[in-house]
Amino acid sequence: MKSTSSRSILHVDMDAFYASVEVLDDPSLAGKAVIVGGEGARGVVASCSYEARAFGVRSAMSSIEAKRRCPHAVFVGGRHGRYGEISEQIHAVFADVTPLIEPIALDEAFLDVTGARRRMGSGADIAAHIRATVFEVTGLQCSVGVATSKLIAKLASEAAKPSVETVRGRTPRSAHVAVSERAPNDGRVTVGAVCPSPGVVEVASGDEREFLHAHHARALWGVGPATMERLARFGVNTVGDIAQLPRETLVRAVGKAVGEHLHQLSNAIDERAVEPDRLTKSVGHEETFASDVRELSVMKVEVQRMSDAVGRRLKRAGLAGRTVTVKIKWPDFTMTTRSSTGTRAIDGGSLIADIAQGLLAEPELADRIARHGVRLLGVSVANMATDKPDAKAIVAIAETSPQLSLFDTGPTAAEDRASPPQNARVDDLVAAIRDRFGDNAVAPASLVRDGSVRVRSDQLDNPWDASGSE
DNA sequence: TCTGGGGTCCTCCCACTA
DNA sequence: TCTGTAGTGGGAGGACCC
Repeated sequence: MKSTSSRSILHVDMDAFYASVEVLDDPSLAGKAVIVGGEGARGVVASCSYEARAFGVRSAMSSIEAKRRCPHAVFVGGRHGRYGEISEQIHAVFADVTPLIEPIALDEAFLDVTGARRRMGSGADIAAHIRATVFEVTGLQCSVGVATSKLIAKLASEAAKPSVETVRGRTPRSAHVAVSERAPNDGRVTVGAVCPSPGVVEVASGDEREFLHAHHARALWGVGPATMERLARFGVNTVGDIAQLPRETLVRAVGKAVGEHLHQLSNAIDERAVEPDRLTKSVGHEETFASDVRELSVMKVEVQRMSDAVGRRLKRAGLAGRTVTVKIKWPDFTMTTRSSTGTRAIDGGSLIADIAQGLLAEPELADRIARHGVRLLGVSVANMATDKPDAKAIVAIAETSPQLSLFDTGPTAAEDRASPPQNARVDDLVAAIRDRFGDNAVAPASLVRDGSVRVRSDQLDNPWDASGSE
């Protein structure tokens, strides 16, 4: 390393995480093209093994296209609960190194290991240690980027990813090799970086701009298809091209916030700290129907079910929010949202459903639903607040009211928010029952069919959705 | 490539208020 | 009392990320 005074930020990213977990749990899948995702007409690829990638399969690709490219691929539904378990094991490995961990996703995190260097060696040493330990504990491979900032560490971990050709036989412990000595890879940028051990790429202090500027502009955080199209009008192709543009030109091209952001990042200025305690800003649930839904009555039942799921997650997380939003994706893929913000934070499924169903019943929206049908429906709660009523006190009240009808529609949403909420008492009573007897022990009557709680209206068309952690 | 699900953040517009 | 303006919060939509 050229400098030991600057920060050591690691970006750890599991390799083909979901697919690798499936292979881990079912060794008969080893060496096969494995695709995790919904196999139905409207499914997409959530993750795929490197064997599938060799056929051009990529995450977010429609399942139909993935099947066309790789007809022999094995499709498996996702198991979010299982991925969460493994994720916890991985984070435990991180926690042995540093408390400064910023989880980005189940399979990805930033670590600030500046303080651990005296105890454990250089950033690259720590990266190799983490890789080896994660492999020992979980049997899964990961790639690690080491740099002085989050942006560069993230790009470095991408450069550390195995190529389709080299994935077989990789072990976490091998001799030191320079990146420039590696076989030509799949277009990943390695200029200015070194590869101190397999699966680890390090960009030393002082080499950031050289490494960064060689990347395609899309590599920058915040440059998606729309922003790239605007930048391309100015002849931008690489990050280096963005760095050449005057700040004012960038702001004019893509707006103030994004322009300032890109100006900083393209010049390798990224002082963002690793944030271990990021607060949840919203909790939501959305689903694509197997076929477009036109009946408002069906939509209302779906809203009830999704609200129930959101409420359960809010309660588990100890969260409550003031804004309820309903999201609709139409058959032409355009999106409409309707939201309502109250003065009281809520966390109960029936309260959320009450408000969401009200939004859905808005005449103009209801009419459009009947005429065009709905492809996707979502319910979310945001504007998190801390003024939620004391759940224990509410349950205590409920326990003294044995005659309370569990799913009495009660007052309207507006009344609910203006007066002590009966629905909130119901929701907390339901939560207490579920805590004791399981999630399916109690549910609104509208969600019960043939004596059991229904999962979704189209009944498991998409295993990826249905097998989630809910 | 005809596009899931769970999020975050930004921008624009509008209404309200001081 | 009326009008213009700036600040603020909510609603809606869009872009982006994994």
